[in-house]
Amino acid sequence: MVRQREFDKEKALDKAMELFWEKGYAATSISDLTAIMGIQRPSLYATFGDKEKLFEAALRKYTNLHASLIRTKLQSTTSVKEAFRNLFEELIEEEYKNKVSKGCFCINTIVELAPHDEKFEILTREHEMYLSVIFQETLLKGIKSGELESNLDVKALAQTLVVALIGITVLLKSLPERSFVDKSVNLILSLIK
Amino acid sequence: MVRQREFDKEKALDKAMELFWEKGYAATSISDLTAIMGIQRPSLYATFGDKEKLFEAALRKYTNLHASLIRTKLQSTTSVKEAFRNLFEELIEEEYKNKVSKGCFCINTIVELAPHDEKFEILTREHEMYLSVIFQETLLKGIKSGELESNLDVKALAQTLVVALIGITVLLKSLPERSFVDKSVNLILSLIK
DNA sequence: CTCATATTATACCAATCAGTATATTTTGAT
DNA sequence: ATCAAAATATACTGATTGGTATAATATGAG
Repeated sequence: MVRQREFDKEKALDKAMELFWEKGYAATSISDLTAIMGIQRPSLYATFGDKEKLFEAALRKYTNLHASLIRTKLQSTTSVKEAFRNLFEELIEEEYKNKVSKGCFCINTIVELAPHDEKFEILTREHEMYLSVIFQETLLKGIKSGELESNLDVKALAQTLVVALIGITVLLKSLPERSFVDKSVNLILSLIK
Repeated sequence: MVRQREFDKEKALDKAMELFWEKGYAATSISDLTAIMGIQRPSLYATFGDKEKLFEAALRKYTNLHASLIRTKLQSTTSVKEAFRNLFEELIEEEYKNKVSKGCFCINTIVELAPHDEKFEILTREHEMYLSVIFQETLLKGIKSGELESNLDVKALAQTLVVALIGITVLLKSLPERSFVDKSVNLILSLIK
């Protein structure tokens, strides 16, 4: 069966992801999307359904990539403390380097859509919960290796690190002084004992 | 000089604030605004300039009200620890009570507009910095009264509490389990020694 | 080669967007 | 009473929105 698609579906979805990530749902038009995806309007609708379905596909792709990225970063060092420090510091470094700080696509969606659309409320919540599970596993590894104290409340600490990550990510978008975020990261990391 | 305005400018601005707060800048139309403000379209433009100016006026009103509210809450108890606990717990209570959680208008604006508009980057950053100053003053009061340890790093702690407040406020919009936020609030508050 | 099918490109749709022109009405000062 | 100034209500603007109809093109199966 017949004529094949001339564009790469995943590459087009990547482009859509980047744009939704940067501009949000409402501020991104179909014309913006087709321009950056390099496809015609009917191709977008035939391939991805409609604007909301495309957004959902882009967000799902993002959360998968993001979870893998976080997991990889946390496994890159034997020291768990060091791993978390690197995670936060690289996040900060990235945001100050880029011209326009896109932040986290999932967090942006929590703020813009979660309160008005149950589908995105669930999707974004589950991603944050998943991150806290990754954090828990990492902390447990640190306890087993003897690096961390065995009486740590792993669950509470992991959830607090998620809250802190969200707080830092959002605050970075307003470009606060570097020392502001550095100081709070230091204090938060001091909870990992 | 002549015919007087038939509507209350401040009440109309309040209504605009509520709507922008709930739906954000892009998703709120002028028609939505005139409907809820109870005024005609030309009255809106004559009184507030244009959509962006109205948004800015609404946000400025919000940040003023919000700062006063936070200051009042923190002064309501003699115990500083208790005051911060109440602040976080009332925030959580409010968000679970309301049907649609609007979160914090300033945080919503950081996410939606700060990266694309320097005016809002500055305005929102200054509000968050101001909150951290209020927190610092409160912590200093606690040290003076003998409630808190005198060797506390007040600045770092205040900034961390701002980060935590942002993180909690955002996460609440995805309606996580109550225990998730409760656990992290407990751990964060444990930093106030 | 032929035909069914899917993709493409162009052009279009009604609805809504932010913002305004116009004309009417209200008001206080003279 | 008259007139200038400001607020009102209605109706409109051109541009843009999300989404499609149509027709041309490409492709594998028979």
